[in-house]
Amino acid sequence: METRVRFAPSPTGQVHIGNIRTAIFNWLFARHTAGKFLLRVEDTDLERSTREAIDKLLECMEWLKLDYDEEIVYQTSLRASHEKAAAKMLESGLAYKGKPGEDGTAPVLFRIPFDCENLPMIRTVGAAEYELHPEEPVRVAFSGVDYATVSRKGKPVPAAACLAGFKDLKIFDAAGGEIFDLNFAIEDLHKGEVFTFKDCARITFTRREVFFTDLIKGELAKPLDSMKDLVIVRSDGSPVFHLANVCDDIAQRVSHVIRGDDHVENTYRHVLLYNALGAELPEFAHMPMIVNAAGKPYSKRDGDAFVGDFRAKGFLPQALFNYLALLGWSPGDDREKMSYAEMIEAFNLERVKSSPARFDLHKLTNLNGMYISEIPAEKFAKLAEEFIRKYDWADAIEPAKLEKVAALMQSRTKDLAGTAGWKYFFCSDIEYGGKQFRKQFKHESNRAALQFAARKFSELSGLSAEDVASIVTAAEQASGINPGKLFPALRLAVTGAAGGAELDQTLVLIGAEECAARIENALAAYENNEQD
RNA sequence: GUCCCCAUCGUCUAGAGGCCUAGGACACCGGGUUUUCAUCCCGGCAACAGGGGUUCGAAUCCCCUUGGGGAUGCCA
Repeated sequence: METRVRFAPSPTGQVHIGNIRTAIFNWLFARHTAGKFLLRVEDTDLERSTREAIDKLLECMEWLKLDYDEEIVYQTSLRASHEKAAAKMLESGLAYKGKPGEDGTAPVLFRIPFDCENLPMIRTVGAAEYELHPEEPVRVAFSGVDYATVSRKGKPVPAAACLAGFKDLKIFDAAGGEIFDLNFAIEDLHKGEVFTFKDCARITFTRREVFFTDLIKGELAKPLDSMKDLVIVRSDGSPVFHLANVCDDIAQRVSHVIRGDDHVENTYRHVLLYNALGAELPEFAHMPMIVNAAGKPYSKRDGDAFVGDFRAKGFLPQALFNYLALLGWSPGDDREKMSYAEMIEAFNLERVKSSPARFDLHKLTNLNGMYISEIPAEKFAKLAEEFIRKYDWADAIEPAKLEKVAALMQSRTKDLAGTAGWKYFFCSDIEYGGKQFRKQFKHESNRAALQFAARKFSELSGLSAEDVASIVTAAEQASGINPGKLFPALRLAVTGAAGGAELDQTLVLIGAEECAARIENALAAYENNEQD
């Protein structure tokens, strides 16, 4: 059977790396299995969903080369089918109307079926019992059981769960006398009767649980007595996420639901919904969450977790894709830098980890540097130019020179935002100062050597790497400086930076006349600072 | 509180009972190349959360504890 997976984001803001990583895993799985990767925009939250967010989402996916199959499905357009499903469930008794609110409208609740014994996703665990708090009443109704257990400190701990969680329920008083037996009250309960008991000491029941096998986490189970019937249609008539999501997955014939860990709890209820809707269960795979550098879930404060931000900071889509794919998954060998084709070939859900992964900017940056280093030179120059166009000194760039600068800087560029530091190649307004500057300029011999070099530069019209070497050597000898010691000072004088590319080539690109002028400026700046 | 899930170097991970003296990558530290900077090369530091079992043998299986996360919405 063809695998069909979907990415189902809600367009309520920026695209988060956690979201896009879900898309990446779905996409890799679809491509690996030669199946379909569907995009469903869950835009039912009308107040928060915006066209702008949808566009941004599409842009991110395109940037990362996450191509989808078939038409985009907008969930709002499917609302009628959700309503129909709810109506049908209501009619067949699988759902019921909840308690009306003040305005008289009532939500529709999906009822976890009481007679679920033979359902494939339900199994009996065994006898269970709770000590009850004597002061709190027990309430048994069609919609569920309300009770209160006793905390360690003797206080009541209120609890409520669906009726299906309490098969063979019996309630006992302090003397041990049985005061209620559910098996004799089912019919009354169906008629709407509600039983309330005081002075209860203990309940016993047969525990049953929902279970399913997760492709990543293995078998997962949850007792029914810890679950409640869930609202599937709000009082205002709008279907909730759970219903819409399951209906659409059925309608789109989704074979594998691959989503974040935070949906595990939902899945226990969703498998029951699938059953109620008469549909086959898909496979489920819950992938671990991505947490921030502090190990905490991303919050609004971690503003740097949006895909768009990484793009703006000069990360390459291949690098971000590759890095994100490696968060929670590995090919099983030592490969890390992998092409899309390699990842598709190697990807499988069995190798996805089940523990959360921390986002490490260092590693992403390193990976990005590797990708940058292998871009063809002309293409790199173009990419760099796109970035520089955004800076306020964009007017200063000369295409031919930029190409040379790019070639010189490519091997040491880890992200394209680093092009901001290329300004000194094009603009002469260097800011002098800082610890390094003072350290280098405080030696009179250094200043003398620089003065010497400035004069030599000014005498030249063209400049070659050899010229630079001979000027440096001559200046060092003239001032009695050890070979190589002038380089840091000279670099600071001409570029204002402590680091950079090979100095001779850097100076050649800047030009002899400009070098001479900048050295003079640097020396003047130092003198001025000294007088202050 | 209750329920569900998770746990290997600082980080991402390899590890399916003996191939583990626990491997790789990033980060960090040191060295080499470079008359300067970076790339690059070589080396180093560094982990099975704790405690019980099971077994001839446990990072791997079971239990408990601890720690972390999620759920507990008429959000998605």
